[in-house]
Amino acid sequence: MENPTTSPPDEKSLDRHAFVLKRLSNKNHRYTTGRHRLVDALAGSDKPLTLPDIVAIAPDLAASSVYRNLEVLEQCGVVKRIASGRDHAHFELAEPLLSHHHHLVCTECGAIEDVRLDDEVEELLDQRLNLVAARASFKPLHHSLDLHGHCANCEGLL
Amino acid sequence: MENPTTSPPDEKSLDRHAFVLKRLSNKNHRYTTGRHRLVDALAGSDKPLTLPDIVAIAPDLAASSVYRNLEVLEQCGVVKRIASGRDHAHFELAEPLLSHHHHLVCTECGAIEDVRLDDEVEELLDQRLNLVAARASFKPLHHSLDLHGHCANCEGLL
DNA sequence: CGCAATAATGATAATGAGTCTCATTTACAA
DNA sequence: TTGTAAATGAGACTCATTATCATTATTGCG
Repeated sequence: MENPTTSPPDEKSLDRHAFVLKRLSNKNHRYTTGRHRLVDALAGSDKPLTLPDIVAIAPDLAASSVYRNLEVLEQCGVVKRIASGRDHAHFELAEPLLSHHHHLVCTECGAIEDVRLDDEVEELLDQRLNLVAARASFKPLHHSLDLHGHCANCEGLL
Repeated sequence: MENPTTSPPDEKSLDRHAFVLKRLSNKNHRYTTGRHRLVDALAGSDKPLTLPDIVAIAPDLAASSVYRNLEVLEQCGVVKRIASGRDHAHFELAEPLLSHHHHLVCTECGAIEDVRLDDEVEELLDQRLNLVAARASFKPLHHSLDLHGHCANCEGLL
């Protein structure tokens, strides 16, 4: 597999670029090459990445800058942070850039995989969540649903 | 309100006590007074607690012991850890001791509140999650569903 | 009961993911 | 360009959580 961070830009990556630029500009932030590389790294993976994952993919990015930019991009709604509790947090592109999905989280090795549910289930879920939120005077922004268990690899080793 | 950690034991707390004792004994652990106090502190709250919350409720518990015991109780399936990502993790009693529920998580102040959904929705959810898990050769243990947004207090201040 | 053997405690040191600092570099706007 | 404000990167720093270890408590057994 070719390194996705250096592939020629296709239509999707141009859209992504434009979207991120807009979100950053809204808050007077610049879309620098470092941030572009970070977004590309996240976009080039089919699962959320940790900081070590990211610097492994793009070794010339400074860890401190990556952390700072993940923070900035999170504020702008471009990146979503997934706190594993143990060790490193995972990061992925946020909803408009990645279609709505959930995670299979391995409680043994910490690996995270993406999964999608039927729209029908998602709608029902949102409906009910909005209901309980309203009851608690809570303003809902988004939901996160994770299935915890053992991935195929760890289950085999147990 | 009286301090719930020193209330006379009712039927529920006796059940809880017995359950925790069994879970600990299974792994050759002892149900010491410190652990009892910790379980009582968690049981006495209607929302997940952080370490500072716990030592505020039971000031004579040593922080290092509380952390160690939370770990032990988590291993025994008595306590569940909720990683907020930022600052302190939250802890609550695990499923058999607390009925299945989900969380409203305030993205501003980090406060966590418990909510429950209809059994109907939960069943549908489990059904679909089991399906996608099977497709990924993933062995499901439990799901977690959080609604992120602004709590009434923070929304008022914004 | 009393005596090992083993687990738990708690004060403190160590760890390490993530954040902050600041001097330097880069990007944008006029 | 050129001035101004934001971004960078190396390293210092924070602070929630873990590990250490000498001491104390608990349990099983004779």
